[in-house]
Amino acid sequence: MKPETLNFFEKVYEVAKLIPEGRVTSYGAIARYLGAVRSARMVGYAMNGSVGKDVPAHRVVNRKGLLTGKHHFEGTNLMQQLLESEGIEVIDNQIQDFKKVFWDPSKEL
DNA sequence: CTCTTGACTGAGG
DNA sequence: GCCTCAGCCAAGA
Repeated sequence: MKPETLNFFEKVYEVAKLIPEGRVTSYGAIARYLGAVRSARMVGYAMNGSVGKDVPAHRVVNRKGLLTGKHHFEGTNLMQQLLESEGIEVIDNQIQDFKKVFWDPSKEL
């Protein structure tokens, strides 16, 4: 595929798929890694097509560690269930010990 | 081409 | 530390 094919969306998917299990990251972190700090919203927007792309969107939350995107999942607690399955403690849409499980691609990668 | 919307973030009170 | 306002960027109508 040509470079142009690697759109913002595609890059987001690639990074998202690199998120280690039991870890989470923020839209801003991914955006910054892609060199688009001001496009954090686009990251989430891109996740709309994450379904069917093998992208663990449930590991991507906003900077507060809040599951803001859970409404885009099927159930109301599916996202939380997935995270807890990976050893991430989530209470009321809020990731516990967010700083500990936070994974910054621009630093870890 | 213009306007609206959005899974965000940072700054200010 | 919480709430509110404004900015930025891309896609869809």
